[in-house]
Amino acid sequence: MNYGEDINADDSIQESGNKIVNARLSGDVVVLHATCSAEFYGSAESKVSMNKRIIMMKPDNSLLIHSSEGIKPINWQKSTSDIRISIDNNILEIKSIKKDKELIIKCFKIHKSIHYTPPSEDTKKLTGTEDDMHKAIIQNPEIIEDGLNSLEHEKEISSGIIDIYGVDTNENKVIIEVKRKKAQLKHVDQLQRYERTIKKQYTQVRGILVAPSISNSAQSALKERDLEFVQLKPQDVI
Amino acid sequence: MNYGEDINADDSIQESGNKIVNARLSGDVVVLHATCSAEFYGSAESKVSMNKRIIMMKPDNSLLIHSSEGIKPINWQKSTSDIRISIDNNILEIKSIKKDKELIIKCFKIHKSIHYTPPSEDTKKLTGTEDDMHKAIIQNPEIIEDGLNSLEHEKEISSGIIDIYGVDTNENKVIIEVKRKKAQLKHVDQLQRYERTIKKQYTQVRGILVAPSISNSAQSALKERDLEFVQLKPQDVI
DNA sequence: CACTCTATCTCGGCT
DNA sequence: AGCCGAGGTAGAGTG
Repeated sequence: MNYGEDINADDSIQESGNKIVNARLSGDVVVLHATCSAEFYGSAESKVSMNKRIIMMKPDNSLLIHSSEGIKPINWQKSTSDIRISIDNNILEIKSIKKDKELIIKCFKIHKSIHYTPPSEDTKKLTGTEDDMHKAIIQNPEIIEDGLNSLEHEKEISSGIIDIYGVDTNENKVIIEVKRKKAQLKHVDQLQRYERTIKKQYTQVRGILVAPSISNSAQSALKERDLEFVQLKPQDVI
Repeated sequence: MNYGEDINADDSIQESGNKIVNARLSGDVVVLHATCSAEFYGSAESKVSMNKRIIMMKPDNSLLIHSSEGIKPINWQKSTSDIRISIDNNILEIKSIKKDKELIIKCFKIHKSIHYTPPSEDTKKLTGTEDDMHKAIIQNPEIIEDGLNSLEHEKEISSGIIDIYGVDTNENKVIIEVKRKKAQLKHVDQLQRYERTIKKQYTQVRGILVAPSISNSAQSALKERDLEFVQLKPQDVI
């Protein structure tokens, strides 16, 4: 890798532009420290005025502008068909157009850059997800309740997808909605929506919300709507 | 700004570490191109193995690791009390611990860095949000329906916050839930949750979902639950 | 702190 | 492409 091709503060806008275009043609990740402004036009519109920021262009054409605060980029564009780079009036323009979404960055100065050939693959292992809880319940349904059987995972119905669906010892249909964090009102809504659909076919239906904890208002809503709660912490089953 | 203080490929891990610590002490944004692995321990756990990535450390102590694909960082930590940098066995460790969330990055090589003093402020103007739609409706309620009045914005009730609440010409209480994108099933749930609460006090209650469009299943659910839909596109009112 | 809700959410999965 | 739902969601706002 030739780090000499990176941009330094002495480079003109024209030289900077050439280096960026070359790096992107090589399939490199390009990170710029630039003084830039940006405009976004899409379902919403946004403008940020001239400032020092970090611009990232990835080989999949995703594009990020980071300010000096927070996790979220101040502007971004998901991978799109093309990123166009041009120079007009000594300003370097980076344009990303995807259907009806347009992000335009105007760079007045590129202070420095990093470019590098991305590794072939970057994998991430994540555990402690809701899906891990699903699998634990299906393997050991007694952690919810003794006698649950005929369990189906991710059962699709007209009103959505039931996490776990089965039958209890009293022949009740059982709908289980699992959350890996504290359950909230909207999760009670979700469970009730599934219950409503199943009740069109069966009279004996139970809905159980499974989560490590539940908000007070969600607890009240559960009781009011005749639904149940079972406490289950992800770390206890994984 | 002294760009000579940035890290280059010749720097040892020790030199790299010193430069990073100094930059952060100065309150700079630090961007690293590094060969690193990372582990996260919190409500979930994740591991990513050794690879070339971009690490961003912001002065507010937020921390991002970007792989070469996509908008989302592969790992991150929101601003926390401290980021600790240490060197052990020729490996540079960046640790961010926030309550029960721990992100540990092991850097085997820092290829290059960018550091810069952040601008004092970075403001963003955004239009076309749901709140813009709220304001338009309150200013001109006839875009929903003639005769709406006594409008309240963001009315808090026990089951959440009603976007817009008012009364129609027939003395019905009217609950309006606004979405800036295509309305979906969960939005019908949300509206019905508010309706359920208001119906404890009043018998004549209407619920109206306002959005630029609505999914088929959400449309069915609305009809089934005796709720209404009014089409409104954010770009038509802003 | 707990709770609710929006977001240019992003992302993956499925039909 | 539409639809649904998870996410270490993040971030804002309120009580």
